[in-house]
Amino acid sequence: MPSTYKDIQKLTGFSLSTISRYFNGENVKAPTKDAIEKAAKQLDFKINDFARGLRSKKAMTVGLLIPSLQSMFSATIMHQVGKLLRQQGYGCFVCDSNNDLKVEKEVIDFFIGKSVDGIISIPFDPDPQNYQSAKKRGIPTVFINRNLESFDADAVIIDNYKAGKMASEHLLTKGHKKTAIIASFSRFLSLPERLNGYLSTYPKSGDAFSTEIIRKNNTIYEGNLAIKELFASPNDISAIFCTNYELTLGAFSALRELGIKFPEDISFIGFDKLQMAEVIRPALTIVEQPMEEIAIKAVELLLERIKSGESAPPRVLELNPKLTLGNSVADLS
Amino acid sequence: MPSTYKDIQKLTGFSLSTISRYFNGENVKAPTKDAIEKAAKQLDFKINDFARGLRSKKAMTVGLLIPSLQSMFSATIMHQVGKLLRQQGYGCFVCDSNNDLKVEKEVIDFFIGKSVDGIISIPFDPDPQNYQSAKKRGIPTVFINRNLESFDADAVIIDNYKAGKMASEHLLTKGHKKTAIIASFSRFLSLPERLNGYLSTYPKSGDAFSTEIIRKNNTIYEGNLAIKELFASPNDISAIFCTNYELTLGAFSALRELGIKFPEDISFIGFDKLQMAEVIRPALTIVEQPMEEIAIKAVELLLERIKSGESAPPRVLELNPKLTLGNSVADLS
DNA sequence: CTGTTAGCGCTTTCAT
DNA sequence: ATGAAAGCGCTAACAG
Repeated sequence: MPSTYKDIQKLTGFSLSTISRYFNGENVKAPTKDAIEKAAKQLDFKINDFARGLRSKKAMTVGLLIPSLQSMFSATIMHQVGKLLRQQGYGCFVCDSNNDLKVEKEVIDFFIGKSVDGIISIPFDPDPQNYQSAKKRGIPTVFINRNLESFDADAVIIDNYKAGKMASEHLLTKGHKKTAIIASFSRFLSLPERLNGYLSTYPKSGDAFSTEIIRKNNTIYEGNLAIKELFASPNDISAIFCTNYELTLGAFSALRELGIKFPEDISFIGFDKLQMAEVIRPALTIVEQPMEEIAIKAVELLLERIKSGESAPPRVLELNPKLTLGNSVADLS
Repeated sequence: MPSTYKDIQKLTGFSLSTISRYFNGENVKAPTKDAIEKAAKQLDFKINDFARGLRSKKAMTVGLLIPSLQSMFSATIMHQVGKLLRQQGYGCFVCDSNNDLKVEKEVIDFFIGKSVDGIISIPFDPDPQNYQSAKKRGIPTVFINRNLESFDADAVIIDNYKAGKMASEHLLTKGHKKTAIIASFSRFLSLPERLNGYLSTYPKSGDAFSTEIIRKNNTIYEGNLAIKELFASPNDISAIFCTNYELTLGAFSALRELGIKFPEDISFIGFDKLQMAEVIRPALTIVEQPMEEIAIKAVELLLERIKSGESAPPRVLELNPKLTLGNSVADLS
């Protein structure tokens, strides 16, 4: 039988409202505070979120929507976000849309039905429509990796142009002239932006140039095929850059299967850290997203928004990717 | 402003208790039912889980604890469990312990604090202690992949002995005599059981035998090292079996790195489907756990337990692994 | 099968 | 800075 304010009242003599105030961080005299704290500890008191939610509409719960649980990026974000929220006393409903527009909408409605205090979403759907109904009910959303236009909301994104440029500048420094970039059409802007960043160093023609290999989807399968097609006929490319995790994994796997060695046969820059990164020899040079920081900022933005209400204008935080050096790029300079 | 029973009452004239009964699946006359349904639809009524939870102690929320978000197994279980619970109106708090005993305890306490109706856990800690306090408060737990001894709780496990035996019998059928098995010490019984199942076909010595490669941990790193050490000196082994996902991934990666081809140079049976399975050529032969079924059964057991109370004796469901044929095993027969 | 009534544990005016 | 009292929306006796 869990203890309640009444039990604390019996032990301390203070009224329910004073006790309530203490637990809501309002001003209470020092001795009062000490007495309540002592009683709470003694009783192993844990506030009843249902009663609190019923009265104050604060659920102490957040919904996290991710497109797929298979991706490293999502997994890392989920781990961090869940941990940070838990430390602040917030429960975290996690749902994945499985890259399905309809499910994404269902999940958002589900979160609304569960009266979450806020939503963190790595959206799959470029249409902010689904989030409109959350907004109407005063439930704030923070987007990760996507700044939905025409929808005022907080967001944490990375500078994808810079991510592409980092890879290309590194390759140029190492003396590579003829390179290839593997990207894909994408419902998201991030991949085209990475492509553009890369092309700013390696235009399609000229002294130092790149071959664009644009696939239909950003999947392991397409990354794999890209390499196989590239090496089906002779080429004089000295380096390859992949623009996301799945393409990197697929491409890497194809290189291994074909027995193409890096950096001897080809130089290679991947995107994000593969799960098996620690055992890959030589280590891959990669462009990495600061996943932990993304998660931290997203949680910060959301909790501030929850506490402050809808007032402040939306904030879009753009974080920097970083280049992690391995030994998969040959020095031709 | 969300609607309440009172609004439905105004539209239908029925009492709050009748309306409550309808929403709790109790018997109500057909016309009553229709009237309430119509009013509910019209009002876009959504039951208030806080009020319900406050009165009835039903939170419509379940806690899912997994050891790590990096594992495919956990990811698949999470996806399925989350989906099934959502379809039944249950929210699902997901937390990972990051393979840390202390965090596992924290998470369980957190779930208890959040008054979840039940817990599904892929436990890391072999000590059921942490779950005792949940039990005391009437919160049932369903374990996945582990039947904690001396702790009465429902569980869904697979027949790990059979999993090992499947691999070995397949290899024997294909004419393999000298094989190796990569396993690890483990806080869980599952890996030793897989080992024993395998050894029932290939004892340590005799006409058909196996070399045991027992690593300290069941990690990608150790799987990788196992292969590298095995091939550091000449051997006459014709087939290798790995006993879990991480060991398989590490071993596979090492084979690729060393340029050892299957099934020509060595035959290989993995455990569970790798994320990049679709692009691996030739396809790997693997022993697979029926992840979807495990998730379905776990949710079934938990919801039944939640609805029926603590009464019934615990049920342990043992599911069968299956052998998925690829082309990574040579036919020597 | 349906209605009446009394709270669940907390927050929130309104006082003091 | 603290107290008294009302009530959030629902469920669970109890009564009929």
